[in-house]
Amino acid sequence: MKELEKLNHSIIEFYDKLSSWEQSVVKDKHLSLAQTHTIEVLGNHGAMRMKELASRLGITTGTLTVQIDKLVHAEFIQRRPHHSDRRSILVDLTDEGQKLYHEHDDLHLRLTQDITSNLDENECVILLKCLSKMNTQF
Amino acid sequence: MKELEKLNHSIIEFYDKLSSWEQSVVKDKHLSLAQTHTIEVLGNHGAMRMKELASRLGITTGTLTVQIDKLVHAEFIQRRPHHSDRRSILVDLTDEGQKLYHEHDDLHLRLTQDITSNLDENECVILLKCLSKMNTQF
DNA sequence: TAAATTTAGTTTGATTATCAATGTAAATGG
DNA sequence: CCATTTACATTGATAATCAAACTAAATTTA
Repeated sequence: MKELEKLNHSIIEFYDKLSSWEQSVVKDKHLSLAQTHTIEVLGNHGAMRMKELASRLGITTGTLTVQIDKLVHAEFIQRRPHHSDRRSILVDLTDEGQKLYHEHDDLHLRLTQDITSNLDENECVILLKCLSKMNTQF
Repeated sequence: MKELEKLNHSIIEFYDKLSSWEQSVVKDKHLSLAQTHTIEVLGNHGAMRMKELASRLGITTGTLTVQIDKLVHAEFIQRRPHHSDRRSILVDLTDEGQKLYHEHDDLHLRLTQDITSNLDENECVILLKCLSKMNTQF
């Protein structure tokens, strides 16, 4: 098999396993996968407009509106006016939302620690470099 | 520890971008993301029982039954009896389903080619090794 | 500047996905 | 055998999602 194909299927397998992991982590929490993902994106990128958030999540703004309504009601998210565009709304994490984000991010960190435990120093460095390059190339 | 956090967030970013890519690829096709994923799993792992497939997809067998009904009707999937357990059903791709799988897999391959275009020979080798190790460690 | 157009977000109504619970048939284990 | 478990299907209810229509603000055009 060609090297590129191996790489391709390793990436797909990695993605699938990460996806399953995320699903199992979210289970037994009272938030859905979509809601967790919303909090994750806001935690990673900071406050953003509805339009951009919907685009990042791959859903319509209509769907996002009702989802944000629930997260606002649960006090994990707050709506703030946009500084220069009164049509826009900035969606941001509350302190409670930040806390939730960090809890979730810690789980991710622990997972990363686990799955990279068999990599040596050099491999870790190269892996990070590869991921960075790939992320910019997307 | 700082390095581990960078790695963690690169992985998360990579996952997110792959997720968005998959979503955009599926858009404009008449199959849903979930259906595409089902075909992807079957293409990668071959025929399997409903129970195992549902588990891999992270859904209940009830949900899977109706999804498979549609894919059978669309002639991408066929149900076959299990050789030794008459309660079980083997779900498998039809020739048409295989074709669809390969089309989708080609898109993945092209993406992999694109995002790894800035990696040198050595980085590719190490990356593959890292992914393999991480996949077994999951 | 005034009107027309575009843009951002919300609301609405309908569709689809999903689950938990139940049902059915086959396998397994006293 | 009979009871229990397992695999899948079915059902009824709930939640997620979308497209389309709507409101208000920004931008463009004439």
